[in-house]
Amino acid sequence: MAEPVAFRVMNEIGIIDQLGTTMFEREMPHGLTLPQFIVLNHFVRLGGERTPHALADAMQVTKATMTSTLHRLTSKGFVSTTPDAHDGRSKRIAITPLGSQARDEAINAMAHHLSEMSSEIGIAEFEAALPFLVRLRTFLDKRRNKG
Amino acid sequence: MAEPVAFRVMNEIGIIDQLGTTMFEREMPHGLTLPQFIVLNHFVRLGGERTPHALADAMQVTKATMTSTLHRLTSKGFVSTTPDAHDGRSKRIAITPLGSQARDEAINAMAHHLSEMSSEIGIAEFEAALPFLVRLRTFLDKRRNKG
DNA sequence: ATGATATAGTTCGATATCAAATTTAATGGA
DNA sequence: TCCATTAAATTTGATATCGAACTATATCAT
Repeated sequence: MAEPVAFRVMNEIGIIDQLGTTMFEREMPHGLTLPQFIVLNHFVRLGGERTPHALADAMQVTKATMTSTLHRLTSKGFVSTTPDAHDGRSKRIAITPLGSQARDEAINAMAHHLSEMSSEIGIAEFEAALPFLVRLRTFLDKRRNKG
Repeated sequence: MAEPVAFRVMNEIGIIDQLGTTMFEREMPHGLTLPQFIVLNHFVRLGGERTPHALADAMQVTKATMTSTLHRLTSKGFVSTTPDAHDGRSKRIAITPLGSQARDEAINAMAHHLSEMSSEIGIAEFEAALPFLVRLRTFLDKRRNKG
C-alpha cells in the first residue's frame, strides 16, 4: 500500500524542521534556542509591546509554552515585563536593548546557512514553494480549533 | 529589511510541523505519539529487524532519542528486543503483533485528516511540492555532519 | 598480544511542547 | 450586589529532542 502523498509531505516537513532547527541552534549566540530567537525577532520586526497571550497566538503555541520561553528570555535579560494598568490579569512584554543586540548577533550567525541553502536549492524554488506552504499552514491553523 | 525567502519557508515549515503533529497526536490510539507511530510504521512497511542505531539514522534523530522512544514502545509491548549474537554491544528490535495492530489503528485514526488535507489543498499541489521538500531535506541531511 | 581507537547503546541535564488543572481577575446577568 | 462565566497566566506531568559524558565491546595498528 503506497502512502498518501500528503503523508509523505508531512513526513518530509517534520524531518526538515528537525534538521533545520538543530542546524540553526548549533550557531546561536548566548545559548539562544530557535523559539527564543523567534520571539526576539518578532519584537524587532514589529516593535511595541505584547501580552504573553498575543505572543502565543502569533507563534502558534500554547500559553503554557510561551510562559516557559518568556521565563528563559527574562533570565537572560532579553525581555522585560510590566503589569497591565487596566487589567490585573495581564502583562506587557517588551524586548530590551540587550535582547535586540542578541537578536542581531543571531541573525548574523544564521545568515550563512540561509545563503548556502538558497544557492544550493535556488531562490526561485523557495519562492515557488512558499504559497503552498502558506496554504497548508493556514488550513491547519483553522483546523486546529475544530473537531 | 525583508526577510530572506528561505527564512520564511523554514518558518512556515516549523509551524506546519507543529500544528500537524498536534493534530495527529490528538487522535492516536493507545497514547501513541507521532515518533512512536513512525517507528511502528517503519517496521510494518519495511519488515524485519533493526538495530537502535539504524532506526535512529532512518528517523534522523540521535541515538539518545531513539533509546527513549524504544523504551516507551517496549513498555507498551509494541516492540521486542533480542541481543545480537555476533556483537555484544548491539541489539535487534522488532515489532510485535500488538504493535502491528496498534499501527493499523493509528493509520485508520489519521486517515480522515489526510483526506481532508488532500481535498482542501489538492492532491496535485502535494505532488508538486514533494520534490522541493525532498531536495531541501537531502541538503540539510548532508549538511548535518559538516561545519 | 596489547594498547589506542572506534562503535553501540545508555544516562544526564536542559529546553520545548502539549493537555489538563489551577489561580486570579474581569464581566455579565439576575 | 452577587454569583456564574469568561479570560490571562501559571503549574504540573508527560514526551521528544539535543549535546555531552559515560560504559561496554569490538577492531586495528604496531
